[in-house]
Amino acid sequence: MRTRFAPSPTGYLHVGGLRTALSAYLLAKQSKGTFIVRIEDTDRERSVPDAVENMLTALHWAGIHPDEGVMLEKGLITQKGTRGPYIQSERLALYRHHAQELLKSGHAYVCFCSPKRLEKMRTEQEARKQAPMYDRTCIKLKDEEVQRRITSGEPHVLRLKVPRNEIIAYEDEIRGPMSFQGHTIDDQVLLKSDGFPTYHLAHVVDDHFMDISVVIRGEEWLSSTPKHLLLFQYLGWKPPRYAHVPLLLNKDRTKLSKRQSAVSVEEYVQKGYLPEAFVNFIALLGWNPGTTQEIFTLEDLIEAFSLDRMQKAGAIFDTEKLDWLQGQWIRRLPAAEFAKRVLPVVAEKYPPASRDKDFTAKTRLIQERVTFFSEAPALLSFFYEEPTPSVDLLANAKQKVSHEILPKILEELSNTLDGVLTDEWTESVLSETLKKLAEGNGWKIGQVLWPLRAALTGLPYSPGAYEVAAALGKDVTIARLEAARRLITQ
RNA sequence: GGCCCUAUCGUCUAACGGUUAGGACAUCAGGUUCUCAUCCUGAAAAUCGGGGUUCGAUUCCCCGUGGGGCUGCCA
Repeated sequence: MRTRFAPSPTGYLHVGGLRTALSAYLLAKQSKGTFIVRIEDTDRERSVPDAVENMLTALHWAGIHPDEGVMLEKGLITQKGTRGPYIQSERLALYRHHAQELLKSGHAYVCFCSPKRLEKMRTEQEARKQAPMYDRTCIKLKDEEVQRRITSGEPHVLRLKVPRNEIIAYEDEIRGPMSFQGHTIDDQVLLKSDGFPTYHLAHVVDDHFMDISVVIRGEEWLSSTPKHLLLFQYLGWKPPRYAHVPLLLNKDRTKLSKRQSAVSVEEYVQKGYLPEAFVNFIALLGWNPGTTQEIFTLEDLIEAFSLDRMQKAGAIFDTEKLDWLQGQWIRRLPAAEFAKRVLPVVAEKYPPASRDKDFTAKTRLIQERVTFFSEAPALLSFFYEEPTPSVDLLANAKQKVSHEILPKILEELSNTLDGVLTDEWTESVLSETLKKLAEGNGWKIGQVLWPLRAALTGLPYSPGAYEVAAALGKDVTIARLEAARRLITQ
């Protein structure tokens, strides 16, 4: 199977775009087929520099790698494959050739109507409560007149001649049987006066020559599909299958917009979402496996995805579940991988972290306490700078550590831990030792552990006391306990 | 206005004629834990309305209603 993602380079990769790209990618991979990226830059005014690179970068981040077409190689935009070029502005001659064919076969006609006249026509039609449609003024023009006006340089377009009495029907891969009446379909412009094709002509030509098996695109294309089917028919080509995926919506159920939500994939990259979590989330929007599985790797998705389990109605892009997924994915990362990915973030605040041989042992302690890497530096602060606990932190009413017994607890803590051999300074030994200490003095374990943890971290919450003490080592632990004792006697 | 699509908890969704309408997120209430998280248990929460068809409709059909898309020499 050959599928494609064909964005217009008008900005950044939209989350909805990622969703259709993902569907196309999954389908291709599932069938051991080919996933193609094509750039549809037929609107010169809307094209934005860097857009192609940005989109490819975002796609790459998500783990969606094209097999053919436009892709990034060593950071450079390149094209690969035998059916190129894969950028529409480089295929103009091809579109013009087939436009001519359509003209010759009588399925298209030249139109000289100016934008101004068309605008006036539409206004009048609307005033009469009619559907705005081209009135076919130019369809009556004689060949000689058409030729004369073209040679004299008069601006013109090419329009599709839609049969008024036909019903155009097809079977959508997601929506099932679909049908449209010819007389409700406008005579679409195929070739603009600047010689560029419109989307309608260009994608039909490209999907044919690139041998695309299923076109997966947003629901906004549903009502122009009959025009595309007509084009395939008139050009004598077999049309691909079409699958129109439902749109993503704002909270108020309007079409997902920049005003109301973050819509570019880049924004989610910047917010620190894991590509695994984001792809997982996007995949579950409008699709479900039919089981209770919620966590999916890209591999899982390739295995499980199918168009017939796609939803027909639009889905609100509500990122609440994304945050949960993010937490799930953070916790699922192997400890070494987690350490590798947080390191840059932590090193930015604490440069020594990058030379820390025990970095993984430390990040292991915070892995299930963070949702975003950006939270890591604060949670690891006590490893890279002296903590500054206050008396009010060390004593804690809820833990039954009063200001009165605090000195005694700290003293016992210090003496007892000093007696633990450096060789035996492990979590389990510490746990055993401290339990004994608590029992011996008739204290609850929390009465011992709270002040210890507070003295070591200076934080109201952090990883557990045993773990922190073990990670910090004996000398630092004793030193910090002593510092705490000095603090409360001041 | 016309054409087309669509409709289950707040959200994402399951149930493809027969279920106490299921799961997940979020919410709330408990529990585990030295704190915070994690984790565990539980609760509350939905078939848009009206007609049909059928022994029986969330499910099929029709009509409304709501929402969405298209209606550009944009894609």
